Amino acid sequence: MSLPHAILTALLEKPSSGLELARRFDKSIGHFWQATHQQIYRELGKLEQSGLIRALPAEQPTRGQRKEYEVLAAGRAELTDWVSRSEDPRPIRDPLLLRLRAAAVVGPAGLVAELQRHLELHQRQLADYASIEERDFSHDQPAVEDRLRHVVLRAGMELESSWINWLTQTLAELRKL
Amino acid sequence: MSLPHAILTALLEKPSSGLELARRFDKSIGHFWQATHQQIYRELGKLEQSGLIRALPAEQPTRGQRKEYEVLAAGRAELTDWVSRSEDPRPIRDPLLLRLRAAAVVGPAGLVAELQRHLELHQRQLADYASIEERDFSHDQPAVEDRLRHVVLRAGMELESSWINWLTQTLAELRKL
DNA sequence: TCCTTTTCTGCAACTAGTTGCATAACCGTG
DNA sequence: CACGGTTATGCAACTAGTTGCAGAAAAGGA
Repeated sequence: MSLPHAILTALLEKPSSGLELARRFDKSIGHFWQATHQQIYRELGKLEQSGLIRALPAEQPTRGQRKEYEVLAAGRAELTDWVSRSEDPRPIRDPLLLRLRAAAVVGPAGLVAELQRHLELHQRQLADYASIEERDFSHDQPAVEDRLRHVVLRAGMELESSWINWLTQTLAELRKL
Repeated sequence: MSLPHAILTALLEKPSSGLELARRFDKSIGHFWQATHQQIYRELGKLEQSGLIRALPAEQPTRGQRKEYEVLAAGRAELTDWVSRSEDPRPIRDPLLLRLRAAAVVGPAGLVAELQRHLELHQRQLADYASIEERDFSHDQPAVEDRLRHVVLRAGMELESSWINWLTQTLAELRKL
């Protein structure tokens, strides 16, 4: 049940149309919650039906015509409530770990190259985050909103670092075999 | 497409019935890939149909009667191949980060308690992993299979540590506000 | 023996997320 | 102005995962 809340957040930051949202998801929110334009359009429909957002009035928009949405009071209330709700962390669900487990049974042939590739991808991701951090969060007196956005980015960097760490150790271990 | 491979792995370690698999998922594989008994039964059906596993012959099993499966040669081949296939890491998708992002817009009221709770859960999880490590992987001369299973566990520990790290920093930051 | 509980398999109906494609409007250029 | 690319919305059909429940068989008493 996170997608609707992601959309509410994005719309509060700035009222937008479906495609605009999809693009913003690709850039910022998408770093930790991805959604296709399809999901977004469907969810916008549901949110409008349940009265949490509304389409900004325009000349009766038809298919193919831009439609902007804004958050209503009920939507903001729902989001505020959600922020402090209790929800357990998602357990790990990672195919790469599964593959290592399988390798314990059928042999680790070909795994080194794949681990090496993952290592490079995670390094690149970390570098991306670092340059975002430099660009957006190197002010002296950040406002509360910016501090919060910053810690979210830090979480991404922390996780990428731990993958890099683990992959480096694991590659060393695998090369010994 | 990971569940069938998880099942093949588990069945290679030991031929089992559906419920037995479900229980083993809860214990070991489930630390990094969860599945309900429902998913497992359906997947067993599909794997049998496509000739990767077969039910061990018994007196024509009916509903409610235990059915054991074993992996066929084709299944082992598929798993071996999968181990070295190229598959990108899953991007992060985490509701807690989303909630912090929302908090930047509607205010962080009530978040500290929730972060505290998550911190405790991650600490507990890390402790669990540590005791599994102590129990299963403290031999002198581990075999290749055990080394591989060990690095998988290390990945879990690495990730939990980074959450603990981040949550500790973030709580300090939030308490300042 | 009969009854209850537990084990085990499975159907049905749901939510979430993905992929491919259709269709309309908008915009620039020859 | 027409036609070709881009912008924008959306339907349909799919896979993956979840939830609730039904029903058969086995096991364990009283």
